[in-house]
Amino acid sequence: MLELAILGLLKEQELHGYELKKRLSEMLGPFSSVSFGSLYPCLARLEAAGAVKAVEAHGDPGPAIPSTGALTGELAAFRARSRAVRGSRGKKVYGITERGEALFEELLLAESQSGDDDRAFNLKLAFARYLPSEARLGLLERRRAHLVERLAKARGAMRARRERLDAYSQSLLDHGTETTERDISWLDGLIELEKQEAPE
Amino acid sequence: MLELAILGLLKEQELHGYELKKRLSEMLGPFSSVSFGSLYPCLARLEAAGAVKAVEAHGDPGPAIPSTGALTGELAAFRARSRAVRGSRGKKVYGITERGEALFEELLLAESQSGDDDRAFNLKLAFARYLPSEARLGLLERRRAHLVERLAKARGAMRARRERLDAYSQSLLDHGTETTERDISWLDGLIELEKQEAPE
DNA sequence: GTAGACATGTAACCAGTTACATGATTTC
DNA sequence: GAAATCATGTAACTGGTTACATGTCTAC
Repeated sequence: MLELAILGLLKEQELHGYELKKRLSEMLGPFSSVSFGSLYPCLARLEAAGAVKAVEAHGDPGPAIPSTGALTGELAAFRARSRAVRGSRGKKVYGITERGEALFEELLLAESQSGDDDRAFNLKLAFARYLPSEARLGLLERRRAHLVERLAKARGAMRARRERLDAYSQSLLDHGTETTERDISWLDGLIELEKQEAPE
Repeated sequence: MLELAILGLLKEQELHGYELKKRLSEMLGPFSSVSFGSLYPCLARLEAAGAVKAVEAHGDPGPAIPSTGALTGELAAFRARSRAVRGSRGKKVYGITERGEALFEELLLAESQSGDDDRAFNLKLAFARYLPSEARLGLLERRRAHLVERLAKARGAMRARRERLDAYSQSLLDHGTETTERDISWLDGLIELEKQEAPE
């Protein structure tokens, strides 16, 4: 989930963690934001997996490292290495790797098994431009089918126990149903557009 | 979250775990269902906290325990105790306690700090009939304020970077905005009803 | 020189998940 | 007596959260 979002953003542009968080909050938007406590570990995991790597901050190369010779051997080498990929403010700018691109594609295509289907779909749609048209269509249609099923279940529940529900639950159910219906026709619009653009 | 749902259902009627899950799935509805892996531990926690307790299955008392005398002392006592609250199929029927009622109220009134605000609101509204009218109004208005804020942020994001967004992200943002607007006017309806019923 | 934004990270925790193990009861 | 459904539970994991610790750079 978070991984997909990070990779997607890094695909467009190299960024450091702090900036990444700002973009994420803007993008996942008014909905849930991400905390540093999950962002940094996630970046670390991605780096360990070779999906992203720290790069020289290009617009902001930072101060040159004076070779004083005071630090010797391994230690000096370590510090230099660590410093090399840090920008002006100790920033660590990440870029996506080949493996990262592959992972991104995999995540984008994957059926999101667990839980949070809605959020996952929104995120995927936000990166849908990276998909080939047919995969995009598949994404939209799977989502549509899912919502149709949800709607059917909601209607079923309503028929079965409408009279046993209090006014608040009823209103909730009605509003939810209506929202789902609108979601479906929104998707229909997108699907039609998609088909127009890539007919056969 | 789950605790609130469980307590709310047990407030209406004594139930065992399995049945509880069915009701939960029906209620949280087409949206996320709960798995046994979280339900049973949660029930155990609630029981440990004294918020619920296993009760004699009333409609279904199960077979009488013959006192054969074959099992003696502690062991027999333990088995009898354990058996006493199990229905026909090894069911363990739970009822809510005084402490449970108090906890329910507390959870219902609490501001849900972390994450999943939407789901929490839906759940609370489903139990809103247990709240006094003013608390209910508070719930609705806090929710409304939250959505208004979300809307403002979304509009801000849109103004700031509309032209940089691809068609899919734009459509997503537009649709989300529209949905939020509709949510707000739905809430307005509920708020008005609430005020009519309890004027001053 | 210090307040405040920028920047990275760790540790403890939380609420859920899936997969698995177990066993009772009903139905054919 | 086998299969399906009912019923309870544990273990390992997941993907996030908050709170905390640390340090850098800028602007006043």
